[in-house]
Amino acid sequence: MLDQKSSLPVRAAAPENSSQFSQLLMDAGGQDAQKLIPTVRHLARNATLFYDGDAISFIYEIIEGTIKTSKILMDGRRQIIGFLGVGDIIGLPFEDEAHFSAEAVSASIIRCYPIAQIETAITRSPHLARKLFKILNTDTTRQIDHVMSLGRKHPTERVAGFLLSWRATHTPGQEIKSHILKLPMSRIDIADYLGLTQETVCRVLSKFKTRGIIQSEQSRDIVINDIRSLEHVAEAGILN
Amino acid sequence: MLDQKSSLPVRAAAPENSSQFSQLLMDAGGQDAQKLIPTVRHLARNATLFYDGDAISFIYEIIEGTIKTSKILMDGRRQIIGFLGVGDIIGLPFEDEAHFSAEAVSASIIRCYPIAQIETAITRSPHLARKLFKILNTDTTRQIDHVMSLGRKHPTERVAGFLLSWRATHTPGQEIKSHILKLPMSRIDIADYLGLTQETVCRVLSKFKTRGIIQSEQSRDIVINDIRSLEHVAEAGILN
DNA sequence: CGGATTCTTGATCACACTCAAGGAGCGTGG
DNA sequence: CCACGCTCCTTGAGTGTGATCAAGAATCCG
Repeated sequence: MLDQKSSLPVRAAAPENSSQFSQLLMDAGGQDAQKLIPTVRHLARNATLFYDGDAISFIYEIIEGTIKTSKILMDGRRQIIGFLGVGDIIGLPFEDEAHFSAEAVSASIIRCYPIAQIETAITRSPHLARKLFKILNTDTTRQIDHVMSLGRKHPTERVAGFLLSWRATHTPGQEIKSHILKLPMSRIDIADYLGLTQETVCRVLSKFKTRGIIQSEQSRDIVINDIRSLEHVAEAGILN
Repeated sequence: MLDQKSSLPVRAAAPENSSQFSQLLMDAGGQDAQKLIPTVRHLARNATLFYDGDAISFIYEIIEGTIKTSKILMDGRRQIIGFLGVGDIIGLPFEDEAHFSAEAVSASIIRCYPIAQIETAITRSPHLARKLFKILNTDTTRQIDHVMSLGRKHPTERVAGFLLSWRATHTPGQEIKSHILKLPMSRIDIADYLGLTQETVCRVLSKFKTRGIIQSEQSRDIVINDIRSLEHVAEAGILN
């Protein structure tokens, strides 16, 4: 129905983040376990999960699809904070206002856990607290890489890094070997994530294509031919 | 001895983050309280607290001074992730490797809490866990603003925003009223934080001076004359 | 098939970077 | 105490690169 077509386990990397989360919550719920049964929401493409500034009442777990988090300035300039995939968590305990919007990049299924109950569950289950800390840690690490990219990297490096990180975190198991990427988001979304314009993203991708580093029939299906080169470009290479 | 010269309480905004942290840890320590007594370190200006990639064994609390966290690329490009002041916490529980370096901007005093003991204290004290989550939340919010700034704002907006945020979070109490800023870091540090060059930072500050928005005798002492204009520039104004 | 959206490529321009030089401030040592 | 040297800051001139503006191609969807 969605992007996934195989029946393989959805996420090869970091399976830790997957549905074990709901299991953890069940365990932590104790006698109030029923209260922790999450609501499930289905989001159509481009549907909004919540807006910047909204009061927060849930923590969300992505079951299917891709969500983008973003923030816009008054004059319309937009920055995408991150793309989140299956198994990722959106929202923080003990936070009462959203600092960004969240929208579906592709049709998505989300589990919604009432935040108040997660907070009390934390006090009962050290294991859950530990889990949440670890989630926040990986989150922080991603943010730092993002800051590094936006502040100090050239467009070619940003795009190369984006392709590689997407491959690493959001690609269904089997396809990792074949170096096939399915990008659910538009060029504009990529540009708004990387602090560039869509034209620049296009030109960089075209350059990669010309050099034979990637190839692509459909604009959102990309095959990495030469992952070494791509890694090299992502690390230091300006690639004229 | 250090930057501060008055005997006033050091931090007016967010006193919550201040030495209450150590109190919390004491409370959570229970019978093992002694173990949680932190080591104290004195760092000279430019001294390194830890390096990117180091194994993490402590969580640090800044008692005096300013710390910068940063990351450098192989070719020497540097991105400063953040400036941390009195009361701020560096380091995360359940993280085992540093993802950035930390150095003293000015002579600093740091309390070092063994991370393993903080982790066990968390399991005993929901209140401590809650506190740490809140710290992580403000941290995340700062990061998001930083990403927004780097990805989508013009140099003038970045510099204006930097001055304002520094004023809001790192300025000793009394001086908030008089709109006096003491910047402990160099222009290069500011540039590396904002994803600019030091020349650009200089030029923007000069422009602000010409317009009468700020004034400054010593390069690191800045007086905000027209905070409204500064806020306006930070929000949307490109200011030719 | 028609219309809208997305993607790509081209031409031009503005702006921040680079390179360069001079000035200001500070610490050290004579 | 001044002189010297170092680092930091500031300003200028010129260049390169990514944004902007614009138009066409491709894709999607009803």
